[in-house]
Amino acid sequence: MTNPLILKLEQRDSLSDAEKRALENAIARIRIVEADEDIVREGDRPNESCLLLDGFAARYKIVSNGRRQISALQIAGDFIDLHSFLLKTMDHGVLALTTCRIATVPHATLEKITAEFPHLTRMLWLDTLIDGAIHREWLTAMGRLSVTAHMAQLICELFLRLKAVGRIEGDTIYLPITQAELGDTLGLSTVHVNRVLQELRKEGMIRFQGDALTILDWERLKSVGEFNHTYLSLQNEDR
Amino acid sequence: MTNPLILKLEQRDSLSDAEKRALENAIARIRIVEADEDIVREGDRPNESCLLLDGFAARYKIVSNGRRQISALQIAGDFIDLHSFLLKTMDHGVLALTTCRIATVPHATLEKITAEFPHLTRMLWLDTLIDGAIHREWLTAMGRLSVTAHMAQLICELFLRLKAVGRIEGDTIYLPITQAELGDTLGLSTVHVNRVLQELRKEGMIRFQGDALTILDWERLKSVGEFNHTYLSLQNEDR
DNA sequence: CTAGGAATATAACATATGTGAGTGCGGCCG
DNA sequence: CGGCCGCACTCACATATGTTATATTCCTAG
Repeated sequence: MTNPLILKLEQRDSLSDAEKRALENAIARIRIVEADEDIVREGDRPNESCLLLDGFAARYKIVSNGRRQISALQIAGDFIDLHSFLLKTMDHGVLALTTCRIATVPHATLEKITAEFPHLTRMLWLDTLIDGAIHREWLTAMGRLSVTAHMAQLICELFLRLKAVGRIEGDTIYLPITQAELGDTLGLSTVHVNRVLQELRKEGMIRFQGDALTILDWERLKSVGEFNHTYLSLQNEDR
Repeated sequence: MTNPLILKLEQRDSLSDAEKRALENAIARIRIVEADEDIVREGDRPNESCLLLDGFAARYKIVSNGRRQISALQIAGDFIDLHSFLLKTMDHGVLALTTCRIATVPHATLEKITAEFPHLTRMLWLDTLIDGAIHREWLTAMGRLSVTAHMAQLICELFLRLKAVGRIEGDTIYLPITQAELGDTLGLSTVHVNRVLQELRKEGMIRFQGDALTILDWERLKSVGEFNHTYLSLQNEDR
């Protein structure tokens, strides 16, 4: 199966064969990380970056009273800690939410790519810029949207991102995330997460049983969540 | 006076003379934008990026009920919308909080830099990665810290960032931002911003009169805000 | 097939934060 | 110089959200 990163990048701009080969060849090894284990820890200074091939992971920080905030949800095709290539020290940890299959890319290889493949470099840079755009969207939702809207928006986002890497089945996505984890993502208590999910269900927007989340009313969900997909940069353009 | 971007980047890694010249030559023109005017608007597709030479600006989004969220505060040396080089469409607006002096860099020039100056490219990429790291820190503070801690952290961050571009006077920074704008930054009402500032003042951590914010007790402020400067990447390293 | 643990669901109550209204101060414009 | 306007500040009150506790359902290990 094709590398989900390539799948994802090619929706933003086309890649030459040489660029695709360079990406494939950049992979040094494949790691498996079990659910609930750390993929990278805050404070680490990795010399390789992790590309998530399969599974779900979360970037997170722990604050002093032990509470946790998830700042990103990572899916197949996400370059989980590409930023450690230049930031050097991890400012957060990354946790496997499910069993994760990971390709590692040495920073030395990434450096070579920046020297030899300017366009591919821009595409990798773009990938991290989209991370930033998602962060801004989350900040806005967290600060100024109702909790219901925030949840709706998150669901819309995950649906489109999973779709972009071919991980949907009709209107259903497989979302192996607990309500406690959703709470850490939205900055809420689990009790409140539960209340909000009930509401979206009662209103007929979603079905969410076990790990299967089905979108029942996309238009409504989009409108409740004030969702505008621009920030995901899913347009094909010369970059 | 030297370009504050160069000043800032050189704290992270040294730049060659050729790289500095390339950056200086990249500037196409200087613009002045008055306070309360937009520098770029959401939805714009700029063909140049804006480097803030002087003044304060804010990235923001407006949501449906008219409320506003500020997702970044920009100071001298910040490449306000460098991301538009690759994202193409602005997912947010940028507002001048004070009169701003701005250098514009055409995207075509940036593209040339990525082709000819791999290391400089990495440094510009790094600058956007730090933006992302700041976003993650804000998300964590917003989701899981007390409002007081969040405010304290923001003040610590601004102090260090302003220091990095030589914009402090002893323990004082010039911070021309209203309580309403602080509210839009922290996701709070102005009333609550006021309450929190009172508290930090009463506890003797800061003085904030007019636009002058003085740090009276850095250690305490740092500890209350759970501030760890790692995410600002102020270390000099090979990148 | 059962027992135990994890995750969801629900309730009663506490509290942080928002809302709306109003005061007072200072700076700027006419 | 005087009046106005924006901003800081305060209060009383409403409400969204957290907390603690318990019941219920669902998985999975054995």
